[in-house]
Amino acid sequence: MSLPHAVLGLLAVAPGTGYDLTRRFEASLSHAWHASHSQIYPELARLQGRGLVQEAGRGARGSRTWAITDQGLAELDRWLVEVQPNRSQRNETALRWFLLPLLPADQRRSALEREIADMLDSTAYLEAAAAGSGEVADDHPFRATAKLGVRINDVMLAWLREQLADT
Amino acid sequence: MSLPHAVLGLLAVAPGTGYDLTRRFEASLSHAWHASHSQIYPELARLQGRGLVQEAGRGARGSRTWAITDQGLAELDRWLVEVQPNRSQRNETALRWFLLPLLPADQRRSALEREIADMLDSTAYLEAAAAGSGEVADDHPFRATAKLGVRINDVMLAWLREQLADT
DNA sequence: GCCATCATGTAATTAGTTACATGATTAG
DNA sequence: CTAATCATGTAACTAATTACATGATGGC
Repeated sequence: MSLPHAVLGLLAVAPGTGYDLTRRFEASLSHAWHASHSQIYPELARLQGRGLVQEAGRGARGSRTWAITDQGLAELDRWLVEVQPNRSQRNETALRWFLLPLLPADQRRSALEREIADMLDSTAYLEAAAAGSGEVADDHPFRATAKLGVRINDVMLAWLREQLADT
Repeated sequence: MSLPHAVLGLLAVAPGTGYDLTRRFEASLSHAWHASHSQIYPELARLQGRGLVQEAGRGARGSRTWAITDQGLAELDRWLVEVQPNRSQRNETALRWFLLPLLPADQRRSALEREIADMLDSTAYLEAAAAGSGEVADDHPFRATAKLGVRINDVMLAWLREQLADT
C-alpha cells in the first residue's frame, strides 16, 4: 500500500492542505498514483497518529496545512530504500491493448485510432509538465519523470501506428 | 472495473478452468492486470449468472472448464469499442521513481542500481514472451504487447542510467 | 507414504470509489 | 447576488488482498 508514502513524498516537497494535496496528486502524480480527497483526509489523520506528519498551521476557510516530520522523512527514506516494490499492476490501457487483437479488423482499426488520439493528448500534457508549468518548483528534478513519460508515449505511439498499419 | 473483461478476454482465446485462468493472468497478463484465484472464482460465478460464460465440461479433481458465450463475446467487443477507458492508474514503480530525487545522493544511487537490475530481469522475461514461450498459441498476436513491453523497458533503462550518471 | 501441483472455494480485512453533506471566500 | 473555487469531512458500497480451509492426483 503506497498511499501513505505518496502523501509523505508530496509533503516532503512542500507542506500543504488536504485540498492542495488532492490537486498535486492530480497535477504532478497522476501518471503514477491516483487518490481522491476522500482518501487523503483520513490518511492525513492516520499519518498524524503515527507522528509522520504534523499540523503546521491553520488558514482561511478552516484550512489545515500539514508538514512532514523528521520521523516522516525517515519513514519515506526507509520505504524507498528497504521495501521491495510491488511490481504487480493493473493498467486498463495495457489490458485493452492486449485484448485488441480479439476485435474484427474494422473495429480494431477505429479502436487503434482512438488510442492514438488519446496518446497524442497525453503527450501534449506531459510535454507541458516536462517543460515546467508551475505545478512543482521550477528546477525540481521531478520533471525528469515527465520527460520519461514523453519518451514512453513516443514508443507507444509508434507501436500503435505499426498495429494500425498491420491491420 | 476491468476484471470481468480480462476474464472474458482470456476465455475468448481459449476455454479454461479457474485454476488455469489464474496461471494465465500470471503468465500472459501480468504486465496489464493482476488477479488471484480468490477473485477469479467468484467472478466466473457472476459472469455465469449474466450468461457471459458457461460451463463447458468437468474434468479430474472436480475441475470445471469455462467457455465464453456469444453474449460474452458481444459484451467484450462492446467494452473494447464503446467504453471509454479509465486512464487513472496506480503504479508503485512510477511512484518510486518520482520520489527518488528526495533521497540523498548515495542512497539514490543504490536505489537506481536496484531498479536497473529489476528492469533487466523484466526485459529478459518479456523477451522470452515476445519470442513465444508457449503461454499463448504460437502465432498469436498477443505477443505484440510483449514486444511493446520490451521497447518501453529499453526507454526506462536508458532513463535510469541517465539518472544514475547525473547523481 | 509424502510432497508438489492441481483444483476450488469462503471469510476477514484493507483499499478505493462514489455519493452525501456542509460551509467560506472571491471574482465577476 | 451568484457561480466558481477553496476547503473538509463522512457514509455506503465495491474491489482487492490475505488468510483460512479442503481435497484429488501423480511422481518419486
